Amino acid sequence: MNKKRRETPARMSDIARLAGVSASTVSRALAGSPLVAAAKREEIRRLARERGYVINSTARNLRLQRTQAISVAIPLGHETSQPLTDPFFTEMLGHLADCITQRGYGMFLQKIVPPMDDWLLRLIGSHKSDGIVVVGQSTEHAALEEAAASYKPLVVWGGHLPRQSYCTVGTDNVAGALAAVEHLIGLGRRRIIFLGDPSVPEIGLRYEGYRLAHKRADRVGLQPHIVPAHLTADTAYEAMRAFIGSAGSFDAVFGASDVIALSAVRAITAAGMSVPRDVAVVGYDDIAFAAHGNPPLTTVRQDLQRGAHMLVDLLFRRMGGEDTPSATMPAELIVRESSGGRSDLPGVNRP
Amino acid sequence: MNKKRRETPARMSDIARLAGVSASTVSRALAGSPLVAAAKREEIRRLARERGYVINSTARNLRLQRTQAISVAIPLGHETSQPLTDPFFTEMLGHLADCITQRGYGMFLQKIVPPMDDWLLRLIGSHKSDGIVVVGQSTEHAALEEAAASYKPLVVWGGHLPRQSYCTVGTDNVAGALAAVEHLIGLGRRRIIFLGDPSVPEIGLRYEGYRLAHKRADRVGLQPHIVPAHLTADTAYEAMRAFIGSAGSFDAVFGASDVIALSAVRAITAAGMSVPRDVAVVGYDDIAFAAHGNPPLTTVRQDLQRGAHMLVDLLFRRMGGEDTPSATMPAELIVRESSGGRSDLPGVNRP
DNA sequence: GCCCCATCTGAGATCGATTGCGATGGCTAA
DNA sequence: TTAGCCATCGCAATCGATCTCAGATGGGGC
Repeated sequence: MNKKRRETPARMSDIARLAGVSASTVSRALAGSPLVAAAKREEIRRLARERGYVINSTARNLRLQRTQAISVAIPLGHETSQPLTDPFFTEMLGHLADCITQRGYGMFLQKIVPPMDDWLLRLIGSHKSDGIVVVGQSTEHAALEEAAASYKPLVVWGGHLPRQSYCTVGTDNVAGALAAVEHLIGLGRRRIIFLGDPSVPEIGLRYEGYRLAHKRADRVGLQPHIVPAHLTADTAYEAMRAFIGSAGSFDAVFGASDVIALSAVRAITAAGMSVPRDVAVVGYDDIAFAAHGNPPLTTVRQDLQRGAHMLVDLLFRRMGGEDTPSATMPAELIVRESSGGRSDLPGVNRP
Repeated sequence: MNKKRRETPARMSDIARLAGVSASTVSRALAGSPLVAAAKREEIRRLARERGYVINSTARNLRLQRTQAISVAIPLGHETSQPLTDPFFTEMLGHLADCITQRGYGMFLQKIVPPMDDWLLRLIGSHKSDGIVVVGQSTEHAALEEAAASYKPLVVWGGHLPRQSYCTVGTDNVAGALAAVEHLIGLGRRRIIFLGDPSVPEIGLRYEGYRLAHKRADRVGLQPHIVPAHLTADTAYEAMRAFIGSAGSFDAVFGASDVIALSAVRAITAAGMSVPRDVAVVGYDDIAFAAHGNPPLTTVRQDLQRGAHMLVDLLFRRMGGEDTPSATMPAELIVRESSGGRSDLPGVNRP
């Protein structure tokens, strides 16, 4: 192997010189254009392959006014800590990477942390990508609304709010939470804590489902109570611990996410109580973790693989000029041991 | 708010016309160059901000011959299935995203699936990024060697092989595996299965540690045995199930990764045996899962956060022209219940 | 009043690939 | 022989920002 490697990366004009043609012809040959004679086309392609020539995608993108890449942005406005380690996000990321790669696009990952002054408009304006997937609304509903007014190829994973103009994909948060809380009520639980921060749209909708369940099962002794908690494991644990310490009485916890619910389980166990005997716990997401926890977590399943597919499908249709509506997927209650319920008849089985 | 938005995105020359100056001046003003008068500079910046102008990064990158982006490539040559959902990868990805974002760079995610004909040289040649992080060597040792010969800004997470010319970061796989297997031997286990595919460099090194432990504890009745298994949960489960079915006798399993080990636990439990009573299981990675499994998994911890930091640090030094050596981090045995060992004295405590 | 220098600004080349349009050459048909 | 046509190919403009170099402007010193 004695290929001579150039120090400076080869350009198309270099290949052209070697082949004794112009850059135009090389460009056409590599693109498989019928405008260049078949024999010459193969000759040029062979030469390019031998020399290890690869088209410079920056130049190509500038000329073609596209990037062949999708931005995936993760706003973390609600988080107090920086690292991107939430299993929900990483699972979603993996699925998105699959879908996007499969379509021959690159995936540009953007973590958005405070301060977040018009990050979205900047991202759009920079022309780094041909479309944007935002994972989670976080605190950015207003920014999304503003951007969506003039930028079409944008899809968002999250809750669907009334009078919202951007395109979302997500599960039916209200129905999912409703099922979860009715499940707890059906098991005889009377004082169910909502653990989470309803100012985040998705969580707000789950809180709505929580209240709806309480309203429907309007009995004496049913006392809704919210304990604010951010989405990270540590802050949720701390919030739960503090609440237990404040001598609040309760017999169930509905965590706004699995990470929150699992943290609650830890805090409850650490306080000497038992899950589900003393306190039943239900989460939301069904991250891979949930099934393997101790005890396995009852939760509301969001099919992230399907969600990622829908997001990417809608995005590409939008990139093609179509104007797609939002999509809501059904949320499914998965009953496991942490709620103490039987797994076959969610929400209906009374002891 | 009645900003008039242009349909076609603003260019620098548009701002220039509005400000009554040339594009050169706008460029300098936005770059904060002292060459342009302070008053005019601020005027131009204000105008640009009002109009929501953002520099087109494709054009800028072409001119500056850089991309302000890092490629993160994940070769999945050893995988039979496509999806990128392995917790090890997603955890690593999250940490890499943190480090890279923090330096003001974008992260370009590349999933590499078979057929993988010179993907690395193509990636390098395309000039999509200023540097490349490859997560896991998979089956691509040769490709990495070839590329590293002429391309410097490349770092690899994985095992450090003898006479290897590319720069790796990873834990001491041999020592880690050695500690894990000596731990099992110390607990009285005599027939320890190695579950994994040693043709992947990292796994090969772990197998080496496995054999070394057997050699050191050279007693009658110690029988090493390898059961090939790929890195996915399903294939590992299947391999373990098949082995159990073939009536092989064993009292311990060393899984080449946590995903493999957890699958082994599932297979063993499904076959009516108990972990750790009948079979002790140890994994490798200490993914977040491991601690919360049932039973919690004894494993060899790799500090991925630190690993990601080192990868990115070395990469940037290489991008700066430095020629950095590989780095090996210590691997730490974390004793939990799946091996039935006590957690304080790893590898020494005999019953 | 003149010249020089410091300070600022703009024209134009450049990064590397794509593509409309015109040019070239060979060949057929009148 | 010449017009006409088709198959190929190259010139040059273009995408949008950056930066060199040269030119413009104005103020101050003599």
